[in-house]
Amino acid sequence: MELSATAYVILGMVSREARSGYEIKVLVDETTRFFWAASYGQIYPELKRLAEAGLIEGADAPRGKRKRTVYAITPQGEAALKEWLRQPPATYELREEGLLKLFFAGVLPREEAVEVVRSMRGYRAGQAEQLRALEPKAREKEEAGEPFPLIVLRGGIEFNERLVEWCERTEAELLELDTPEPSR
Amino acid sequence: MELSATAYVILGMVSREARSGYEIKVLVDETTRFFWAASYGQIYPELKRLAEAGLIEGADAPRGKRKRTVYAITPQGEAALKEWLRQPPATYELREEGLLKLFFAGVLPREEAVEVVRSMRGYRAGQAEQLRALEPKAREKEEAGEPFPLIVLRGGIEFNERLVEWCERTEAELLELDTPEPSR
DNA sequence: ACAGGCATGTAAATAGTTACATGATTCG
DNA sequence: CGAATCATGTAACTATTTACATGCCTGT
Repeated sequence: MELSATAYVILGMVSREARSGYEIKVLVDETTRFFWAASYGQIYPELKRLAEAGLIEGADAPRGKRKRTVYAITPQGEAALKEWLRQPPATYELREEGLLKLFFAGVLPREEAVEVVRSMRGYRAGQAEQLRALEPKAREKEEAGEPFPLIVLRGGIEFNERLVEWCERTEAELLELDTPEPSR
Repeated sequence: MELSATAYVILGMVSREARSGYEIKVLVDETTRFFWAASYGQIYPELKRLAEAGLIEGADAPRGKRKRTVYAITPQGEAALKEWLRQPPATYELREEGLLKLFFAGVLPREEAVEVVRSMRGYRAGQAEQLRALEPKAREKEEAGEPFPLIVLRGGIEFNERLVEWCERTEAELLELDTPEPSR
């Protein structure tokens, strides 16, 4: 049975403790989101499919009077997760509209091309900040014996910081294109 | 009229000279692919839509006896492209299965977690190499007065090289987790 | 003669987002 | 009381990939 990578996100998210669809969504937004997002429109139907396939198991777990279903991984689910983890990763996709605009920025006046890079820089700086705000939680997990979330998060922070740097250099480069060093 | 970012890829690709769908696909694969891909299934239908909307114009341009249609941008198309370029970029997506696997690698024995990072490193090293192979073409364009493709390409090379570095550091870090410095 | 590249296209499937609907509970 | 958060879900839409079909032309 073929599962999508998003199915494995869910499998991974319930592999340590049982969680509700809502909790999975919140967790995804706090952790994997910057390199693998998932929406309710994927999560809830996928939970049903995984339960039908016997890879997870739902159980009623109301909070007070509020209905709630949490899903736990089954032994088959854990086997499937591990098998997937052992396969070499296949998906590597980047969609960066800023780079796309920059690529075509030759049709714009120079000042507007610089503006594209500035937008990218602003976004990446904000992103780095948001990720840094998540560090304390990840550090707690690390102290509890789960080192990977923190490793990945730090990778994300670094990635964004490097991009900010690159944007700064590129901005400078673009400005120099207009006012070349006087060659004496 | 709302256009997808992929529509603008096409608009940009025909903005300097008239090109066929096939040529656009080849060009995309050689240039924007690493941050914005496009398949035939998108390109050909989109060419029709753009032509109907009057943003590009098709013309027969057979090569020998082989039929061929090239599309050129119209003034309205150029206006639409420029307007889009002036909007701040909105799409920033990364889907990296390797990071996803690493995030969940706590359920694997340590050696297999390292393997995930090694796969990522291998992929990124190969990617950097492929992009470096495209540099000569981009440099030609630069010499012809189009500096942006080279700027973007160099960004891509750098991005991949940094990731390779990060993978190396992370591999070392993971190995140390198992054999901690003897604290004396 | 055949392989490989040029060239155009479509159908089907999969993936993913967005927006909406519904209702309970908690906190200020 | 009202806002925010918890909680579950679906419908409609958009995007995108994959695989296939077709056929010409060029070089070996």
